[in-house]
Amino acid sequence: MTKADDLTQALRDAGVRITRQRAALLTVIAGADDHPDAVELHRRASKDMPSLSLSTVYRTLTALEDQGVIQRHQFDGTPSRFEKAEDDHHDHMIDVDTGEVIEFCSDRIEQLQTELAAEIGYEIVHHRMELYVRKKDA
Amino acid sequence: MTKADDLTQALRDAGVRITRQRAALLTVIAGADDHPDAVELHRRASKDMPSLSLSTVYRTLTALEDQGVIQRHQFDGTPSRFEKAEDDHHDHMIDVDTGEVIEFCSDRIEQLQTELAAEIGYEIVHHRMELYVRKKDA
DNA sequence: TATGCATTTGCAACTGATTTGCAACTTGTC
DNA sequence: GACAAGTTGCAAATCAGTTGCAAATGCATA
Repeated sequence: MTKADDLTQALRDAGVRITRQRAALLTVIAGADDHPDAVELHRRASKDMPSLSLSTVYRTLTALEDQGVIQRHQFDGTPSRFEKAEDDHHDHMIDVDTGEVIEFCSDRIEQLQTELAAEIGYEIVHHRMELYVRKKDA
Repeated sequence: MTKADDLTQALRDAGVRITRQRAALLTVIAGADDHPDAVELHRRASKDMPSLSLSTVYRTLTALEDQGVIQRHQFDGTPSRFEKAEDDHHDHMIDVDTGEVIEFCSDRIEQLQTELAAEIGYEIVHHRMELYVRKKDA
């Protein structure tokens, strides 16, 4: 069973109709190991589904995001980029010189964030943390 | 000497012309202790400068940002918000229901971030941390 | 305190990303 | 297979911000 099948099943279980266009998009997303934006996903999925419209891509991406199947990343100024939701949450360090992205996660920081919010009566819905870093001189 | 005067002088020193519209905008920014977006700033500054156009606000905000006089924050899904550049660093919690922005700072988290980066041979140039929060049921 | 011209302005039209109204068309169910 | 409800493609709308242009203005200099 492929990754796309997993996603398809998860959606069907959630009562989301699997149309041909959604199936095509799911296949593309499941097979992507980068972070394409809506236009790029449309371009890729169009190979299998030439009539697929960009608005359907947007609508489907929103639906998939609502289902927690994919994640939307909004990096500064650029269009939203998507990736399939991983089980593990992670944040990003961005090497300002090379542009390289390093994933990391700190339970301790997450805990502190939760505490800070709780202190003033809030709970965290989601968060975004980006560290812009530079390689230290050896 | 007011805060606005400080800003005005800093800009003049940097060779930026102080027009009446820029002066009006600077006064508003200097007097704001929240995080208004361009439209809101335009609304406020329009009281003193009814003819002020929104495009001038956008152009001026870009100029002020280039001069390091103000900071632009791009929170998820909302228009850019601005605040005068403070000496002290802080992060933001955004109430997802009201859009309210709460400033906070955690030395402990900053320290952990620095350690995490250092562990893999990096130093932090700058970072961004946003907590999207919701008021807890009392 | 007047002069000149580069900068800045207001307007309107434009952009890029995303959303929406609507009639036609599928999907999943019975 | 038939039907109701969910989805689609298209075009037009929206939203945030940018830009071209001619007229207006700041400010360095005389």
